[in-house]
Amino acid sequence: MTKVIQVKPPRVFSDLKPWLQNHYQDLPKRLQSVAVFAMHNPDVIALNTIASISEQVGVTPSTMVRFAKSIGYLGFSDMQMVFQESMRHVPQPYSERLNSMQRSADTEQTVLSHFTQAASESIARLEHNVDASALLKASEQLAQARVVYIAGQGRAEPVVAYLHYTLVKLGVQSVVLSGMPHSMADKARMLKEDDVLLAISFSPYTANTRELVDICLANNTNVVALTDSTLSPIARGDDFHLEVLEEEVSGFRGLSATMCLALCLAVETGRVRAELDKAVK
Amino acid sequence: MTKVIQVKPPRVFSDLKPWLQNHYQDLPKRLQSVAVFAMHNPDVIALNTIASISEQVGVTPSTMVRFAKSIGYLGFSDMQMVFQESMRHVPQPYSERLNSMQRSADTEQTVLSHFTQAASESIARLEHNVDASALLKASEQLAQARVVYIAGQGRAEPVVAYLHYTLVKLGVQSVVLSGMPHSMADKARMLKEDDVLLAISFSPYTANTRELVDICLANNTNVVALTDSTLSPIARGDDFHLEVLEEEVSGFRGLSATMCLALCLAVETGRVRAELDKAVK
DNA sequence: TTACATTTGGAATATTTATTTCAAAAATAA
DNA sequence: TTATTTTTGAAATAAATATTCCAAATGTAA
Repeated sequence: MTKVIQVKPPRVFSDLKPWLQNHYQDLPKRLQSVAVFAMHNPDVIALNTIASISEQVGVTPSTMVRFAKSIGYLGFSDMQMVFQESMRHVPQPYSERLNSMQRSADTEQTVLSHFTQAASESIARLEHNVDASALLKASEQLAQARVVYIAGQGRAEPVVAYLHYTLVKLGVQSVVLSGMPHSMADKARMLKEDDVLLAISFSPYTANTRELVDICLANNTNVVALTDSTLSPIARGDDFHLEVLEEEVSGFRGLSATMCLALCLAVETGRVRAELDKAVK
Repeated sequence: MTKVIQVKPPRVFSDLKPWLQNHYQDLPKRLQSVAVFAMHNPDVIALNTIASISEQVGVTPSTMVRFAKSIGYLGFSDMQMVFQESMRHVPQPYSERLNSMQRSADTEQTVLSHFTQAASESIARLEHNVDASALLKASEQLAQARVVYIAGQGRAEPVVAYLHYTLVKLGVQSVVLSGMPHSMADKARMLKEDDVLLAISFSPYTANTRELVDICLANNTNVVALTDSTLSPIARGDDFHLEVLEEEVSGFRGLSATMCLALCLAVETGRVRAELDKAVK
């Protein structure tokens, strides 16, 4: 029993965090699990019983007590107080979030808060504006595709990467077109009748993506577009397009709302695909 | 014993508040005291024991139990849960997550709203939790670098792409390491003394990125890490790391908050760089 | 006033919850 | 490999916490 004996355990949560960072590597496996869980879910530690927490972490109650003691606390209850204290006055009861948002508008803001606020607004607008049936139709198109080809450049590239990653994880075959060193015409030729082009493009619209969409539409290949404006050159009457507009902060546009929509689109596609598969059987 | 028997007590705090307003007049004197106290100090009700609370209110423990029962709860503990739920950062208790997801599966609008809500939560938490000085230090590191090398795989790849895109636009020379078909050791060799590695990694942490960080730290190359936990293997005492945690929706984690932080980091880097350039002149 | 109902506090009880103990398992060193 | 230390889980124990019960106090209607 050569425990990591700490004479003076961190009495406030903000001190506990760095303490765990420094000692994490030296902790036994189970104690590491607890540490990770505690840092990710401080509210659970604060509000639940040792039995309920240990079950969520996947360890025994004894381990929870050991964890607390290894830091230097008298026991689990002693440590729990620190977690409870950390959430005493901090949390805004959900309804008051908006108020605090507006209140903070006049006071001086950090750079980060500018961006978080812009992101929140963009997401709120996305939720409000998005056409549910358009989302469903787009998902259906993608779900029916043999292969989904994804294209997008510049600021859209992270979105392409994310959609590719998520779709593949969901078992939807997809290929990133942007990275390939072919001409647009060559790329378009890769798309067969039952494939779908998923094009992402934001202002200023790159000619490449636009060209690709044009060729595909001319070939009667289905196109699903994700863009920042229905007036965008890649959004047309005869395709399926989704719109998301990011709030601008001193010339910079984020991708928070866009990523949210992208995830939603991918998950919906996965769900529709799963339904189709079931129907076939 | 003609108690105010309520068959269906308010299950959420926001419903309890108006309930008490309506029934306040009909309550006995002591129960009124409890009601006033509870509305003014919900956090105390949520976090303390019945003995401690009743002492603060100036009543006996029995009165607390009676109060809870008069509203319709099974007992004090039952009522306490409602108060606890109101101060959780994560809105739903684990067990109810699946239900809510299945419920939402019928209408498309709510699928999106689940994701937007998760995104908003994540961004709110980011704003609240991020260490401003850590952000500044990380930006300074990146600003001083001759070249910023960016690494990250899987879910981190979109973040890599976005940081690369934004940094380049801001005039900060940066190179994406992930795409290169070199060994980690070879990649690490590319980094000179005055370069910085910007590593992005989320659970489950890929061995590659971790290895790269290890080599760089061994070579005394500065590392700035962006991760979902300060306990992640790529976060260490001797580097500069930023933390962002995305809320999960039925197994899917978005990137909304992460993208927000990435943009913020890039912009800050650009700003610091501009200041440095000015100082040189 | 008396008779009755309601409210309240205090103590006994039941229940829940944390802690300790100890033996088995796993890891480490020789 | 074996010996030794460390880590872990399960059960027993201790502590705490909530709840119930009952008698006293307070209020109310005749």
